[in-house]
Amino acid sequence: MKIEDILKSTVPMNNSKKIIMNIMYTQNIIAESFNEILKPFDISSEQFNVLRILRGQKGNPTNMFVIQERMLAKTSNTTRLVDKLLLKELVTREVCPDNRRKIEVTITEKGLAILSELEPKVKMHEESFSIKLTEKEQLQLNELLEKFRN
Amino acid sequence: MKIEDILKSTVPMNNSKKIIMNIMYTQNIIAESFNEILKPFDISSEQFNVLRILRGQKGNPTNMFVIQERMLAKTSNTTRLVDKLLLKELVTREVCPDNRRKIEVTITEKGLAILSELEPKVKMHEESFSIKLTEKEQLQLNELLEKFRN
DNA sequence: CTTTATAAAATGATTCGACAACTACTTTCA
DNA sequence: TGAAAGTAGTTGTCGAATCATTTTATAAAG
Repeated sequence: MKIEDILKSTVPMNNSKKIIMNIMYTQNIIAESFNEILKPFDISSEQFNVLRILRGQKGNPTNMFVIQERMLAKTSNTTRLVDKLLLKELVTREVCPDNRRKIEVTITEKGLAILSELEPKVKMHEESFSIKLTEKEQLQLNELLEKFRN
Repeated sequence: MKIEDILKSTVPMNNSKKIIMNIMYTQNIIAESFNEILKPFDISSEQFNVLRILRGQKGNPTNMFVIQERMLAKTSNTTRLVDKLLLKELVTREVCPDNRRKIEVTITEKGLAILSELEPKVKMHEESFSIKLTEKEQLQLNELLEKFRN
């Protein structure tokens, strides 16, 4: 369905606006279906994102700043996301002995287990979209988005 | 900058994940810069969206359901957005005489004035992104996004 | 008619994003 | 060595999204 029909726009949109709307709307669709996957696991997509980052650190404790800079939403509130994960025992939090301003966050076994269980579902989710494009189109879309943004 | 570098990913991403991340991140960039434009006008992008929809109705009163179905985020809470706009006197709200369950929302002169003032800025914002693409690439990007989504 | 079902919108609770103000700790360097 | 500047993280406030529940109004059924 075309973006103009989805938004039932009463006036025609030019390409510039159409692209913006298409990106905003598509992001919404992706996020919504991803949340459906996460719902049974009782974590939000942002919490999932933090867990994913922690696992990427290969078990090394990770401080808040590093988590922050790897997140999609650069201004999201890492402290409170980690709070939530702590309550669910998916991460641990300790003051860094070398620099007491820093906080070391580590993913727990329980956290890793959730990620493992989610992994195939996440993969399927990602591929359920990209399967509609050929390999070439996938590359093209990535390139166009990067060019558009920069 | 490539999405993998932005997220400082420790593991290489496949195309499927890259597209998802690219869309999520690009949406974020667009939204952030758009908020900068709106900030001096003291309205949020969602409130702006509601005003834009109301103007599209050519001054006809519009009920909540119609606003809802034209919004990007289909599950956003229209009641409370309209509340905020009411406080700023950018819209009026009245019970529909034909069906008292329905609420008729209309944009005010003040609301229209804000939209007029914003219009050129919004246009510039939209074009500041799309200018990086050729006409052909713009069409392509829209097509790929629609194909990806559907 | 009165009960029941459905529809439209409002409300409450929780989570997150954005942003500013604040606290605690470390570094610098006079 | 000790005050100033800088760094890491926390907390408070507000707007919005999400979801469930509730309220009010209309329509349908018996």
